[in-house]
Amino acid sequence: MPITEPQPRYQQIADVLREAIERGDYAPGSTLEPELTLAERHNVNKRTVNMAIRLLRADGLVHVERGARTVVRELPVLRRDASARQRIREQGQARGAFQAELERLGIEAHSNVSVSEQIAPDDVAELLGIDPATPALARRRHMLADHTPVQLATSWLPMDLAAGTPIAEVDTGPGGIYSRLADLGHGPAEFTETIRLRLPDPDERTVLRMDVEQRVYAIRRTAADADGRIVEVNDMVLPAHQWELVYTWEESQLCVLYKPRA
Amino acid sequence: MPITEPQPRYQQIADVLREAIERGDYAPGSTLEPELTLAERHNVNKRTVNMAIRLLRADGLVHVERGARTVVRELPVLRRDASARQRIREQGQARGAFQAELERLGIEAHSNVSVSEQIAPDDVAELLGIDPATPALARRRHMLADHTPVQLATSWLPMDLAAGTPIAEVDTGPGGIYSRLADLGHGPAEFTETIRLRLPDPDERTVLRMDVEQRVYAIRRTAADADGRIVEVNDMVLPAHQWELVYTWEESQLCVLYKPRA
DNA sequence: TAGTGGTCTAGACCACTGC
DNA sequence: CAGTGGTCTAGACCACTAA
Repeated sequence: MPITEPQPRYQQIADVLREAIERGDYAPGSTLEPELTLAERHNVNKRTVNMAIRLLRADGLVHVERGARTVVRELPVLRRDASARQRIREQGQARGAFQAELERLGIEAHSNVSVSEQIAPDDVAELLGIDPATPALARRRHMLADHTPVQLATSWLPMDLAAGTPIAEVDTGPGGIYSRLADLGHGPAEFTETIRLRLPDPDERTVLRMDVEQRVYAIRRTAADADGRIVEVNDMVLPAHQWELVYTWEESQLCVLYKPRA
Repeated sequence: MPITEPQPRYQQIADVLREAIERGDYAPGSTLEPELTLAERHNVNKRTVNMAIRLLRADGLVHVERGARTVVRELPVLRRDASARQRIREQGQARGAFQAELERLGIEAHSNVSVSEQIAPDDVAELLGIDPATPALARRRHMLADHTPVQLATSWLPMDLAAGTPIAEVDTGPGGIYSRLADLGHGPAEFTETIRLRLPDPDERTVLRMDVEQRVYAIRRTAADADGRIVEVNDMVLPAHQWELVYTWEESQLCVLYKPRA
């Protein structure tokens, strides 16, 4: 009969620290004791404590700056609500969902946009139905919460739609690019988002200031117009430990299926 | 001017192994060389190789069985499509979305359901609007792909709806619990899913056979009827490295907002 | 029983921070 | 400059697998 084997020391120590942090024993923004101190307290080698803290870093619970101490996370977990309702509400107020979410938490939000014509990645070109060698419009956005970068997004649109319209400007006017696409008779009618968890690439890791153990949500949204043509591909990159994702939808279409049995 | 510093050895080795696996140099199901062999090849200590492989485990790229060798992942990444369209299609075929997805990949699917009356967690009781001390109906489901456990789900429903109906049986009849809720005049009209990434709890870690470094998607779905009453709370737990998540929705509601400017 | 991965130590050196 | 975390080695012992 297998007895429950004890966990390794470094996992036990990680659990102790995790609970202490979640209990509030370490205030957000404060530092842990030095690894050597923790090692003496638990009667283990410094290396073992280092392994424990490595687990906490994976969850974004702490953050280390080389040379300085290990700091307890300050930023709360952010919520991204992709639901139509949310977006209607926000657009009615002429501000982005991102701004609104951070206001809710009382955090300062910044974001900056840059627009350029670039060769799109092959898979994006294929989705947009354009020649892979022809430039497309790339709208890149960096989003900061309280001076911490928390999201990157690149929105790709075909030049034959975007050229000469406000879509190719930094300021797209009221309602954003979706309203401008509607102006052109290509208002989005269906969205699909695909979520994967992956390693950040080296650039992303630098910009988002992430650890080796941490992962990002790679969310790809495609927007199709009423004819089913994909008019936008938006690739978003979010540090996974910093976000929770929400989707809401109505199922009126299903009423026929859910009808009572005779 | 900061020069790009070289990565640590264990990260370099992890990258080499990751690329080799993704290139197919190691077939799915085959084993890596022993750590000691890899250590000699790269002129590092065995410990350093162990650190590298630890990074691969986090992504589910390899799997170790103590005493045996390190095995390359066999199971492909599974797709979970929560969209209405997907579910309509599947329900028309009287089989679950999970079965359909695995059929698509040519993998054998199993799942088993157990039904019981239990005290629900406080947050679930609150969502369902029931007394926290009163038992609710819990429908627990384990899903296996090719004998590997890949998902756990617990569906909570209030007893005043479920008692004495097929909802409280293992076999809920055609269309599943949503059709039975419709029979009762409480067909679901709106769904919300919230996705978080977290540590598996000890039970989940055992059942899902997960490593310390690995994380699960915790997806909570709430289903509300036409009156806005939440009639089901479904807590799903999926090893994050094993799944990609898809959401699709239509934006007909937004036409008014996207209308062309005069 | 031999091979393998998991964990741990003691000690070392580095790069970086902040005084 | 001292303090701190990051990495690495050499060596050890353990638990487990498979022959």
